[in-house]
Amino acid sequence: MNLTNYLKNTVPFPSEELADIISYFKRESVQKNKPLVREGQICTKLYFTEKGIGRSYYVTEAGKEVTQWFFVEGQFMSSIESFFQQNPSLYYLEMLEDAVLYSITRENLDLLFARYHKMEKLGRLLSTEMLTRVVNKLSAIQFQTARERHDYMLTEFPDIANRVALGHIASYLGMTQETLSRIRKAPPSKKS
Amino acid sequence: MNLTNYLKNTVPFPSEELADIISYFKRESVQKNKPLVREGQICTKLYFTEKGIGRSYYVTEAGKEVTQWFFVEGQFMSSIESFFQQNPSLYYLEMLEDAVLYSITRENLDLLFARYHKMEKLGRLLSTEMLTRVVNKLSAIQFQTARERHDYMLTEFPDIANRVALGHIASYLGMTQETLSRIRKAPPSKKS
DNA sequence: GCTTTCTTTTGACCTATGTCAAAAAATGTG
DNA sequence: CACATTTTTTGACATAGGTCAAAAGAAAGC
Repeated sequence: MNLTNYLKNTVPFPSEELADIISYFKRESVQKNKPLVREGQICTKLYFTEKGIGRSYYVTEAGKEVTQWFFVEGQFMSSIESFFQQNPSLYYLEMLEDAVLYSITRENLDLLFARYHKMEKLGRLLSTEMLTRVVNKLSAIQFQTARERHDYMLTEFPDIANRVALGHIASYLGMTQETLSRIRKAPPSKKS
Repeated sequence: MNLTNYLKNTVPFPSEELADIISYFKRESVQKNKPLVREGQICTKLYFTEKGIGRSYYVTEAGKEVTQWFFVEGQFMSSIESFFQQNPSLYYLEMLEDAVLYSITRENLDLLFARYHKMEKLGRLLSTEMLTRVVNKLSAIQFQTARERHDYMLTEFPDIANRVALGHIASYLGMTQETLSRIRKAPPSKKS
């Protein structure tokens, strides 16, 4: 999924608007495991993932990494709270594979929001979409067993299981890596 | 906090726009514990809470209620995913106290989004604000102990502890009511 | 193709929190 | 105010999933 098509499919921009908007994005090739944002920094950019898988994560006092979210191709990615509220980020942001991203700064994005009503709409649609995703994950985490959360993840991120280290997925699901390993091993459910 | 002030403080609407926008909202007095939305229904309205506390919750297969979110005075309230995606709601929505709400339908809201660029902006700001709230809760739930989650809640909803039944809060925090009761009882933390 | 490093699996044991049941306290109501 | 209903607390016990340690397997570097 490339950026132009993604934008077009989400909101029907006139082609001059679209061209102007795209011109504010910068293509970036980034290497895997190089942090795009570190904890404590203010996240200044919003990224669109053309190729690669990203994740946001934080590090506990005990020094363990906890994956907060995965971002796959065709999705916008950022340290959300930091980018929108301009607070120091609680999270690191990194790509887990060598990747191609398109980035835009907060200033330029605000400029586009002010310039085009349709851009503002795009922003609204993206936030509500992300919001419903996060709400779904919250439901899964809040009251389901480890096995159910694992099954939930297969629906939200079907192909991620093979592309990402088990430990990253486990912490994303709020369990230890040992537990996830055991779940994968065990019979898929009640059925013998 | 009333609706007019809330809107004004969030986005600087010209006064004619503001008047027009407000005219699409309908004041509703609602009794406590009467569902505004039931599971399976499509949620057609967005509510602004002028007075009262609301919650969204779902019912598990075992018949237990799990509180998803609380909505306090000065906040917009809805079965978010249902309202925005027009899917059948997974949640019930109800007020826990007799309440005064202002409601707007999805159609009228869309009309206002299309009519006023600033309204679209309001929508975007509200979603991102809600998004950061949900992300924060998710972090709290995902990897913290029952006691830490309880402490987190005191910051997000400081006064709710006294206004809402313990069982509702416990399920909101992803624990049983017995556990929450014990936490409240026990010494507040490591300090003797 | 061997060595080093990183990731996943396995095993033994432990603990925070859940479950179930019943008592106590609070709240509502004619 | 007495009775009914709902909410909160307490106790005894069970268990899902955590912790720690080590072995096995994969991947990366030379």
